[in-house]
Amino acid sequence: MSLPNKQEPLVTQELILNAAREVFIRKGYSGARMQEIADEAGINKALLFYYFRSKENLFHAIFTGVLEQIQKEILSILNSEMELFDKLRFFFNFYIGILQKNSFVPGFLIHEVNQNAQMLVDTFKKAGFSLPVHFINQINDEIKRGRIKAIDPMQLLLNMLSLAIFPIIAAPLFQGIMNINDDSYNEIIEKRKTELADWVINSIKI
Amino acid sequence: MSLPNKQEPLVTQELILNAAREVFIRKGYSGARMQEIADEAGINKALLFYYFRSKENLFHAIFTGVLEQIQKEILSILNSEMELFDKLRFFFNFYIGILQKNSFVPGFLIHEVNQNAQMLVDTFKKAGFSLPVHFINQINDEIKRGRIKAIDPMQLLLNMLSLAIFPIIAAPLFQGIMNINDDSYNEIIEKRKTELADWVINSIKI
DNA sequence: CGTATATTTGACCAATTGGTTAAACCAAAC
DNA sequence: GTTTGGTTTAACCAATTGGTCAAATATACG
Repeated sequence: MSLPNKQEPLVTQELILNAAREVFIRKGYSGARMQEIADEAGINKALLFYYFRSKENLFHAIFTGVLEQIQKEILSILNSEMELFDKLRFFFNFYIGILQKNSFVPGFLIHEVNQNAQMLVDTFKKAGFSLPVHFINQINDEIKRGRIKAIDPMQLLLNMLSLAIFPIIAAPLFQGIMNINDDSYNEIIEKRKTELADWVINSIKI
Repeated sequence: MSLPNKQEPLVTQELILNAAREVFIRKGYSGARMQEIADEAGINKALLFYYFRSKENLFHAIFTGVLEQIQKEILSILNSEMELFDKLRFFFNFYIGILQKNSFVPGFLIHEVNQNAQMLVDTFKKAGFSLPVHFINQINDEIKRGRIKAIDPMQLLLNMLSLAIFPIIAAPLFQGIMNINDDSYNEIIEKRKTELADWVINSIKI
């Protein structure tokens, strides 16, 4: 049974999960190879199948974990108790920072959910998922008070996520098309951390 | 040699390209199966290898074609001779319409370029690629004339593409998270065709 | 018609890949 | 130290998959 683990087994499982996360996120489910995950973890391939019985199982563990993480990150900002404009400033500054360190995560989720939308639903059924209720209420509240224009909270949320996420996941494509080198593009993204908030605030404030 | 083709050979090649486009765009390179492409085209698998010598060749043809198409679509709008605000309105209305009919295309490009950025560069070297020079000049011009705020054209372009593309490619993910059905989400997107332009214009006009 | 050329196919191959197994290893319990 | 349990590995397996080929078929041409 689940007795207090000696350190090793846990470390191995952690090794596998870290390696699998790396490979799955970079290559996607169909592009990932169990051998590559094993190599990345520095273990024998058979160990993967000892800890997780199949590729699908291992993938599901990663997928669920990534989804939970991204959910927490976003909701903890959106549902926080900050004043709206401060919250917008904080959102872009902080969340783009997270994205810079996890630039492949949103593309991974989008790609995999496109392949199999049911997986998302199943994950939520098991893990539960909370909506950014507080944020939505906050928007509607500010509208009632006449502080911002009457924008649909869902549209605002879509705009915020679009402006923050897309330039990160489309970076190689956009850089390639516009012929922008990494340093220049990083500067562009850095500026967005503050400019986007001003931009959004400017477009909704009365 | 390339004598005037009887209809058949061209039709077959067209069948293959259409099927390959469909499958590659939906499944990605590593997820696509040559057998599935053959089935989709209603032909024998060996025919794929008769017309295109390898999976990579076939993929390259599709990738290049998709890239050229998307380039034309965007540049023809951005570099047109419309007045700026009209152009913005036209861009969102028209381009989101295109995206609705090709919702997997941007995700496909992003995913594949993330796998192999060199491919992009190579494609451009062969096919050539023009920047939206006219659009950039137009922005800088409007700024000089004091009609809009001093925004970096590249940032504006990023914002426009983000706002238009992201909600389409992330639709299944966003719908799943927010628990929005297809009809409701379509309504949301429809509204964006006009509201986004107002939103952007509102955020840059003086 | 009959021959040459291009197109299409079924059968097959070799490499890759997810997955299995039996044996080795190793730490703790007796 | 021997046994017992979980852990790790090398070797192997079966299915999938990209790719080949020789035969068959259709098509153009003299």
